[in-house]
Amino acid sequence: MARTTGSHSETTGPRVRAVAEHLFAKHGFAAVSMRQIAAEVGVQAGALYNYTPDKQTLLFSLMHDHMVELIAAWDATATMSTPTASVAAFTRFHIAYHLARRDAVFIAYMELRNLSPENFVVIEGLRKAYEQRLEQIIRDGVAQGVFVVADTRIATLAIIGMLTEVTTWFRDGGRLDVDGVADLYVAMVGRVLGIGEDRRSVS
Amino acid sequence: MARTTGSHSETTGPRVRAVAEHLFAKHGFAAVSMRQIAAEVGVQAGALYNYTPDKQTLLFSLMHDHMVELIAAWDATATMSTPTASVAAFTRFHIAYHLARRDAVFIAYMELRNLSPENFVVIEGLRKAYEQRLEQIIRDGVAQGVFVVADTRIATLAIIGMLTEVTTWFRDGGRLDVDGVADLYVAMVGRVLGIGEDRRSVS
DNA sequence: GTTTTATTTGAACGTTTGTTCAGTTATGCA
DNA sequence: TGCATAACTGAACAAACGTTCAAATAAAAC
Repeated sequence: MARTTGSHSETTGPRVRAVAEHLFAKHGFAAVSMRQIAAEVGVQAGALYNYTPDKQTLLFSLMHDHMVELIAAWDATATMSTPTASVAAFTRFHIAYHLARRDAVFIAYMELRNLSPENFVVIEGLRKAYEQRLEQIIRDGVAQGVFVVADTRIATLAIIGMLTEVTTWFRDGGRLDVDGVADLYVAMVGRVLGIGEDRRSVS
Repeated sequence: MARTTGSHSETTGPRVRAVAEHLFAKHGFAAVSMRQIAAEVGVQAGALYNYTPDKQTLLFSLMHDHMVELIAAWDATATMSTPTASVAAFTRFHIAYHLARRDAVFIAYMELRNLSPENFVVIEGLRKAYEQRLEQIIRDGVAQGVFVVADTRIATLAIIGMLTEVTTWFRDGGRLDVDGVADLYVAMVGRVLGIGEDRRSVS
């Protein structure tokens, strides 16, 4: 027995990536073997090497594509607008996107240490590029006097941290749905940025 | 050759734990072998089994002890005080403790998936116990009317997320020292909790 | 309908894995 | 000083690891 009926690279390829993404997120890159991935796809381990040169490259490819798609999705969403509206849109986008693509997000945050140095640099650059989208909004808001923050960079990181943390506890069917959660976070982010604050009180 | 000169369980035991903590944090539980730990300790792999029944228990033990010590350290720090002072103290404590024990913190957040189900329940319970320390402070503040939050539980999680995120970027010798960072976060946490907010404006 | 090519199998490779244990040696106690 | 025991070695175990490749077979091209 060799080639199986109905075999196509267009179906097997994406399946390999989807299965790897799921298993890496669930058990961690190092804890998942190529044979486990192959078994879940319904194929022998050797067949995986038609779709990736090696395991490490498979991980990098998943992380890379996720980060690129994340940035592209935000850039497609972002519109010229006021800083207040932009930061609310970013908040809603970040929460919705990160909840919808939890496995990929988890991997991109957790498996950085399993990347080779040159691959790490690439992913780290993409992450910075994404953060800078938010940082620029905050900088604009401060420049226009609608945001009041002590340290733009730290505020950016704090907000990213606060938003990303949602992925660790949110469950579908819980007390709040995605929109409900996003509403609460829009309000909290607004407070961190001092929106509507009486500026005489912080002088 | 067998027993080495100067060998003591009181020295080797802690060294095994310290080395394991460091390597697990750096490369991940699954990516670190018992032989790597042993080599770093300066001992053969078999000797590790005088100090742990198996690798999985070593991981659990590290996580468990860390969580217990974290909670004990906060309970020793916390004093009867106003909610505003308490939440500031919690913020400073959390940042300082998490930065001082980065490796242990990293493991406790990242290696949950490598725990057996019964071990997972234990660690998860300890994490909840820690979070509830903050949640209770916020609840008290809301009850006393000094905090204004839309959702106490979500505010708790958002603040924990925002504080813990510091460990991912903070570097000694950077632009800000630990106290400087903590000052900024005390202010941001205060804003999230609506401290000093004009309550007529949110009615 | 035949040939070419893409896809997969299945076995094999050299390493490395967690763990066990009989044997060896330093240490602490009498 | 001698004896018991705690601490460790070094070799061994079966199992699993990532990866390679000739052979086999389905699909696509002609």
